[in-house]
Amino acid sequence: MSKAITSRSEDYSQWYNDLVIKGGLADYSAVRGCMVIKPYGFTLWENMRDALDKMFKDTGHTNAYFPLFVPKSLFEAEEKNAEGFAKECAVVTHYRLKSDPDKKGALMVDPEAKLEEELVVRPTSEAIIWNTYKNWIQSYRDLPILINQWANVVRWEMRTRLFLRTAEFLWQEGHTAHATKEEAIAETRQMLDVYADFVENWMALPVVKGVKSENERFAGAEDTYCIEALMQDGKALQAGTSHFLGQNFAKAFDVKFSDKENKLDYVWATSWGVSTRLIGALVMAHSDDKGLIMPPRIAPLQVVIVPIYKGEESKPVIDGKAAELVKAFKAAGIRVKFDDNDNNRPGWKFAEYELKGVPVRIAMGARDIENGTVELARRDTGEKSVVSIDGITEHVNQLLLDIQQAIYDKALQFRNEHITKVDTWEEFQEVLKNKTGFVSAHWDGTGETEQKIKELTKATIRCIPLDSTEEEGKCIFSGKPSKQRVLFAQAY
RNA sequence: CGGGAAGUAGCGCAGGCCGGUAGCGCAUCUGGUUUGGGACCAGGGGGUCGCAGGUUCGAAUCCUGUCUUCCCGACCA
Repeated sequence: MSKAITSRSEDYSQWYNDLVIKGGLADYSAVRGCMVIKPYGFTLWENMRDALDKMFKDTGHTNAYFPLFVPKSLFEAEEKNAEGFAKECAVVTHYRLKSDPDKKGALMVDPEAKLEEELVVRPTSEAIIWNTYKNWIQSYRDLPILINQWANVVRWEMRTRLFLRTAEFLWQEGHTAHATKEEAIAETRQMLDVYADFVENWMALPVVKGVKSENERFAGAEDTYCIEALMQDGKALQAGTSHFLGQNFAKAFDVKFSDKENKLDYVWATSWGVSTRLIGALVMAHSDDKGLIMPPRIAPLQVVIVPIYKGEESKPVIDGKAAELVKAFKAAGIRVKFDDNDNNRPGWKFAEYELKGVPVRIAMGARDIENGTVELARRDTGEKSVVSIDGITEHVNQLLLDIQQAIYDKALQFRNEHITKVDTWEEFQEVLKNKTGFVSAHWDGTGETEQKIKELTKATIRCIPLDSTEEEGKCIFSGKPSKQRVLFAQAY
């Protein structure tokens, strides 16, 4: 039991850390707040990235790449955005090191190599991108511009957590330019739908689509749309955002175009992003006390085959049959591994692949060879069955689909059970304290009330759900009239 | 950035008060026996005790600084 993990009930935070580290997704590094994404974790990210990238391209977007560094003067051009990020920016001030005359073998920053203008390491790329778009846009014929970039960004966080909040992280940021407000809003909403589609159908994680309150809005945006997911400890996690930026960046960077009537107007903008934080959401939403549970569609490994040898003579027979299976699975597009490592016995391997969350395990021994069967075990339920080796690829394919659906259904049920409608302040506090999850309540629409509720309960408005219907009511806190319910929760 | 805890072999830990040159379990290597839920026997290897200073004849141990991580808080489009 050298890899025993902390149980959720014992220490939820430690459980999460154990899964990430011992499950082989990531490791700590020598740099404060920065992690190493290990091969298993990076393969997961690649699978997510590839699926998203295809969805972006299917909706007309293309990839490009902009610089890591943003000159300070550009960064500060859109004031609200700059202010919002100012406290967490890494800044490059020098461009050279030299030998330290006082210390042999050591280097020091060369004071003579100070930059004329400091470079901000991008916390997001609106500034450098809009400064570029200015040169690309003259007429309505140049619009829309639909660009996405896959990149790393840096936000100097005080308190970091693997995947959930690190100083450097990987993400994609879409930046689009449009001729009309309506078109930009449609784009914002379209990408929100793309995110919800991806997170629900690929990551098996149900989300609530909504709009952020003013307090929670992206600095520099007119409206911030979001998808919110619920973790097993009852805390919410923002899984993706899509911003309608209005003409704020166009005005800040003077990006104008001539419309069909030959009138000059500022361009309308959007930006949208999801990050490696989604991996944190995946871990916290699905996993159990035995380890990770990967949704089959993005699992780095979908099937692992564990041989169970019995005596010398069984090895070549089992290995031969396993090789056939691997070939068949690969031909069927299934990600498979045959683990014939002889250092570890079957029981050890079972535990190891459960820790890593591989959806389907196949055990194959002499008995199976004799009967023409294999033993299938599914990770999500632990259920085992003995099935015929004939038609195994079809069987496993269907099982992978079933597992994908089952873990989504499980998460959905948990989420739905944890959206609680409340109408009194007492009830509101009680639910947040004991039941946790989303609380659906009336709110008077003011930032002051939101702030007070946050101070008293640590809960924030996660979003104003897009599908909520108008309903007369009274604000849970102030008693003032309200027209619709919003979702509160404690959040990551 | 404030409060608390930790850092000794790849991993988990003991030793520290009371200073004398480092130990246990797992992992690893060799050989053998094994394999349907974390194998067993025998033998072997591996550590500038996070890093840098200081005190001392002598520092894992005492002192100072610093780095990294964890927990709580503040902060977090």
